[in-house]
Amino acid sequence: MDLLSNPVFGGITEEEYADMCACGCVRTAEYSGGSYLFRCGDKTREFGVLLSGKIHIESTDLWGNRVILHDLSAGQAFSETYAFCGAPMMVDVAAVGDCKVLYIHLGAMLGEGRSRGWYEKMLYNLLALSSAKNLAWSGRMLCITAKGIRARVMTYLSSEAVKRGSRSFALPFDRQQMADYLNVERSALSKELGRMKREGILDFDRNYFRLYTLDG
Amino acid sequence: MDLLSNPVFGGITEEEYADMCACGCVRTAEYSGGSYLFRCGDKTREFGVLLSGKIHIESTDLWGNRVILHDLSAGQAFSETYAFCGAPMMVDVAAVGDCKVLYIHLGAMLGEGRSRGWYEKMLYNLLALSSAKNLAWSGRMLCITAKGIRARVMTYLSSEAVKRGSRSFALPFDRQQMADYLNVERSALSKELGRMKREGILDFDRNYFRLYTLDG
DNA sequence: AAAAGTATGTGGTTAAAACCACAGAGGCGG
DNA sequence: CCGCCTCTGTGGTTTTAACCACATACTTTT
Repeated sequence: MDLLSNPVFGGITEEEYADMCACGCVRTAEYSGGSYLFRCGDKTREFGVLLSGKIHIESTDLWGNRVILHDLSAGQAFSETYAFCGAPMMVDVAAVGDCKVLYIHLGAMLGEGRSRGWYEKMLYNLLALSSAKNLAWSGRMLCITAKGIRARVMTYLSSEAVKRGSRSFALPFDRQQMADYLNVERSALSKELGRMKREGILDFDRNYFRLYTLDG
Repeated sequence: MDLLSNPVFGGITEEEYADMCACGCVRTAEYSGGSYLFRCGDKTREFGVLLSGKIHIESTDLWGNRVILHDLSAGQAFSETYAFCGAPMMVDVAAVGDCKVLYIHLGAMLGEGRSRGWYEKMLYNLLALSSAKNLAWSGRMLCITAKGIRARVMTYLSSEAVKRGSRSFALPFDRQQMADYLNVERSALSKELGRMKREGILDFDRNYFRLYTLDG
């Protein structure tokens, strides 16, 4: 079982791993090339460890622009941040070729309701903190790495739409804050938003936005 | 003790907190305005919770350009990522006014050497994973949010210099990768590096760099 | 309701970076 | 050693976004 040499299982013995399996938090799954392990908007309490094959973490915004964010190979973990934060995924996870995955269910693993010592709770809390930060950063990174103001705006608004499950919503930012978040200049952002409104891509009034996508 | 209402201590009882203190992992410290809690390059195993006052997380590159990254007020935690990763800090932590801080030592808290169940280890490992990712992202974010190619290069090279404790080093990237990391175009990066070399700010050959700073 | 202050949109100008094309340097295999 | 290929630097052009200035709309105060 060389799984235990994976960093995710560092320090865990075979007996412990058996205990772990016994508590029902582990399962495996197989996918064929081209299928999706997770889709943008999905929620999950499981994180995965890729046993074989290759997967892509990709972002496809509402207008269909796709970006490959990560290229994972056997042994690598994914979706742990989402599993921990319980937030809807901002990315797609796609099987590039056939692949096999080990899933670990956080709820079952952590034994929700089991009595715990303070140090465990601390670990849990720190992990929650760290994951939340991670999530926030990865979201912003996604926006900022897009090139061009329009692409950044689209990325940002798409992710907001996913988060809220709606294509119309109020942003928590005024223009200046939004510009800062996207790392662009305020007036340039206003201009681009104006252009996009004229082109019928979206509509807005102050910080209230409505997105018009391909399918309406 | 309203400290226990802080997310960091979520779910922890007063008895447990007392246990925690008893194991010697908790201390408090006070700072006067203008002093530094941590300096860039420091390593620590403690993370802090700000009890009162205000602190800034700031980045000052080797050429003296300072950016305020975060403005923290009472109740907020800081340096937990560095404490967990054991990596040298990429930022300065400065007391804006007088402030009081609670420090928690990770090594003592996690009771290094104490026997643990597998779920704890898993938590630990996940936290390590998450923290490492966090660290990597925050470093890249730091570079990318700098405006202008030169500022990004300086930020990046400064952080590498800190990581390695030297002003000359080989980068793990070729030009294209470096450009991708900094989110700029390759040839534009080459041009800027050329200019910086001509100005005597740095020298390089391929991926080997040497930084010339104010003090030599 | 008038006034002052702040936020937002817009036009024009300037600076910067992306883009394109290519030349030289370095590495590798035949 | 030669040819092939990749990586790197550089010049020139085009596109883009920052920057500046200001008009308008909305908010809040008095």
